[in-house]
Amino acid sequence: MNEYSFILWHDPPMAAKPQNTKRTEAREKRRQQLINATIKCIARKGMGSTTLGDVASEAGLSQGIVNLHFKSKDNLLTETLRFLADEYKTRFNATLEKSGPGAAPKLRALTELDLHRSILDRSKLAVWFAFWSEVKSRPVYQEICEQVDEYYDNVFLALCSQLIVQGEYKDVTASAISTALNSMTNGMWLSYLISPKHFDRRGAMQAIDEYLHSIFPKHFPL
Amino acid sequence: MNEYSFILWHDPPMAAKPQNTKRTEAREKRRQQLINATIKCIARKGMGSTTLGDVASEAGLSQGIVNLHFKSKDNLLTETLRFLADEYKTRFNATLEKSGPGAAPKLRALTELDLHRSILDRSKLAVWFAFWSEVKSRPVYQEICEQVDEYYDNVFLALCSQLIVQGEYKDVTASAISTALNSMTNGMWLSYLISPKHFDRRGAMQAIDEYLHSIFPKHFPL
Amino acid sequence: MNEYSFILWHDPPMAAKPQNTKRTEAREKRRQQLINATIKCIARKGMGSTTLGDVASEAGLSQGIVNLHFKSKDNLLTETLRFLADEYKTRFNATLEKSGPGAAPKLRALTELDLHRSILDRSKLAVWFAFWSEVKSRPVYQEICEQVDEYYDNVFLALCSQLIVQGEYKDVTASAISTALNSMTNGMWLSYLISPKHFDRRGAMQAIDEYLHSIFPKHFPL
Amino acid sequence: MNEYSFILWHDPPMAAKPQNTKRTEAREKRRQQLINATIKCIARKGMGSTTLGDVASEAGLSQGIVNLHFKSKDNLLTETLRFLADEYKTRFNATLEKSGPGAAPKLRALTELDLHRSILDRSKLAVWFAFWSEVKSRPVYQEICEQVDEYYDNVFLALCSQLIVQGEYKDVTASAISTALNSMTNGMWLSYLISPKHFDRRGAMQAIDEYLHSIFPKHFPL
DNA sequence: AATGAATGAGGGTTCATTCAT
DNA sequence: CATGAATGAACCCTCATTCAT
Repeated sequence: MNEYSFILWHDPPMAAKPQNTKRTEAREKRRQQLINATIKCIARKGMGSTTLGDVASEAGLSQGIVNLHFKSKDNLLTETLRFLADEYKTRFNATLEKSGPGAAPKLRALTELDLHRSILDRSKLAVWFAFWSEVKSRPVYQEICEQVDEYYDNVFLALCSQLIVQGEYKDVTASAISTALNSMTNGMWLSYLISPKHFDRRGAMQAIDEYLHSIFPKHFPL
Repeated sequence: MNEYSFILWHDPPMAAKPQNTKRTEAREKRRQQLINATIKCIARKGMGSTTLGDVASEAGLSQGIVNLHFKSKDNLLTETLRFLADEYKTRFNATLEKSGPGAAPKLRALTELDLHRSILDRSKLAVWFAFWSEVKSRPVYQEICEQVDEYYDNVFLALCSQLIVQGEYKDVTASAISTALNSMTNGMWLSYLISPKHFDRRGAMQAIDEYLHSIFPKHFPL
Repeated sequence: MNEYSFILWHDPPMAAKPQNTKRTEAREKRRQQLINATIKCIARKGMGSTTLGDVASEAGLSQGIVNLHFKSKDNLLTETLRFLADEYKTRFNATLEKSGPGAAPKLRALTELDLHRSILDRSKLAVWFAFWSEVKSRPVYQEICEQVDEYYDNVFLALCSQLIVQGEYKDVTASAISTALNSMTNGMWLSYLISPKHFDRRGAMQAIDEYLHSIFPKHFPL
Repeated sequence: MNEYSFILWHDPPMAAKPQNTKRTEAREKRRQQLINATIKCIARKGMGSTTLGDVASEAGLSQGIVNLHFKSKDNLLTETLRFLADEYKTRFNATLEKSGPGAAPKLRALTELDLHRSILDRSKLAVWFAFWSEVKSRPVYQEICEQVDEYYDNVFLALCSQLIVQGEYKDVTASAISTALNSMTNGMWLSYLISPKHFDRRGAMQAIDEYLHSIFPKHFPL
């Protein structure tokens, strides 16, 4: 918990957890195993070409296993997206808490996170893009993605606002900057996905740093 | 043709064109009709759920029509991507030629293009994202997408370089800026795709303008 | 058409038939071919064990053929029942028209029909019983079966009423007699289905004749 | 035991009963519980759509339970049919014993039994019809059903013969009458199954009474 | 004895593709 | 060129059955 945690999602209080912890744990492990397999498959073959058979054999299990644990393919995909969103959210929050103190280091740490090897991972990006591409046709996907985006924006907005006040910056607006930063990192994901060879992680970070410097010169000196 | 056309693709010289122009025209019209139908279908249902039957009936034609004109579904998709790429390239070049004179107005016109209603179209974006998501699993897609990206980057790089020289800007690098700009617009597409309601076209343009101003204050005064 | 045709179903006037008669005919032929195959399969393997694969190969066609012509297995079954009902209705009406004149010969001809080899056919009976057994769980089946039953009852009721008036019979009621006759023939189908070896068609007919004689002695002398 | 018990089945002498009566009783209770669940399920969903899962959850037990107690689904179904047959046989014999004295009251009591609420029960009828429909494809079912039928016929034959002798009836044959009676009640089951709303239990009983009166006027006066 | 996770064969269904018309 | 009936492979999913707990 930190000074920005007021923005954090408040997950609904867990319903009374099922008792048989061992069984429940095993179930959860299987589900995670299958979600991981799903991610790998989508990354390797594309979403449309990923079959439940692929997922099952990637997980080293049998045909019917997915339907046993997720009821349907649709549900598996939704849960996979939900996992990705949660995972990102967790990393994001952890970074937010650990970095600092102060808005500037936090801002930089968060942008840096988006270019971190664990995020800038071509397999996961492929999966994200697959879900994004179906946001228009699947309301559930949209809802999940929108939530992540909104949360991201809100945190960035708060951080930028703070910097503007502190630095008495003129001619800049917090919303424009957070939009710019959010877009920039997202766009870099695309660049990396499309041409990983050509992509330059350091160059990307530099672009962001230059931008931050040009906007908030007092907080981000060269 | 203009001063930057040296960067343009040089399409391979056409193979000897088929003579019967009427026939060829009719064929071409059908193909285009089917590609348009494909785009609509992917936007509406997602790539994985788009069937040749959907495409055919969207086009008001019969079952077998796609295989007749495109041989296979794979080929249809590839051609659809190629069409999108060409279309974008054409708009891009037209904008590049018409705007100006001078690098600054060109730069701004190009970024503006990416937020133009005809580009920032949710249906088309959905299709683009669908293809991007399969870039990793389909080399053909990658090649096409990479080419567009590379071309875009090169033009921006040239324009930025020119501005830096002209304005004698310090502490900025052309490549970082063009990376930033490219990423920013791409990222905005994602924002728009995910939450069109929440997206603010004017705010986005403002973010870009503020960025351009902060980097190239002489060329982009407030 | 005859004096009882007022009871007959009046099928709704056909909607304007599709023009391409050849195509339509071919389609209709295929559908019939598949329905026949369905009946054979249900008779041979039971309804629950009949797969679309069975039906297709019984018809000498390919896997997907049933879904092509009937959309779903459910629909195939419903249409099969509808066919059986229509077929029975047609035979029933033809017998009603051809026999006579007079109510007594008609009555006998109709009961005889129910014991005719073409009706008392174990395969078809098995299918009928299969549908009957699902009447409770499938409203569509019930509706179709009920309609046949009701029509049958009405005709028998009319015929019996006429005989009672003509013969001035006392102590009998038309509805009880038609119920009895209808039940008797239906029950005989069951006997035949269960033990075809033990079943005696002539004995069955004799049982009916004795019944008719005992009720309507003037019309059905020994 | 009564004067007709010579016709009764003679069940094969029990194999040495398992000793641990408590265990055996518990087992038997479970089996019965599952058979009851099976009947409910078949009645509700049809035989083809009844799964072992349905049966288990109807019985409030776990997945694997049926295979534990019945080895296989096939076996469960066969045992269910056997139960129904035994149940009917028991009721039949009880009625036969309790009614009377004399053939006429017995005859009437037995026909009345077939229209009794406990027999004329739509759920059970649905199950019976389901088994009957598979008699042709499953020899075991046939054997069981045939045995019931045969037994029924034999008793009725004996009763009718006795009445004919007693009443010195002419122009009637015992076999024809018992066939007629058996068929009639069976047929009424069908009527009831198909259109329970339209079915008139009293009318049905009246039809039988009129028939008995017309055949055996001395024994069944109005 | 009872559970329920796991299996895997097989079902209904979809759909890219072919081809006679 | 265009159609749409037909194919058959492959998909998702169900479910009887097994088995470790």
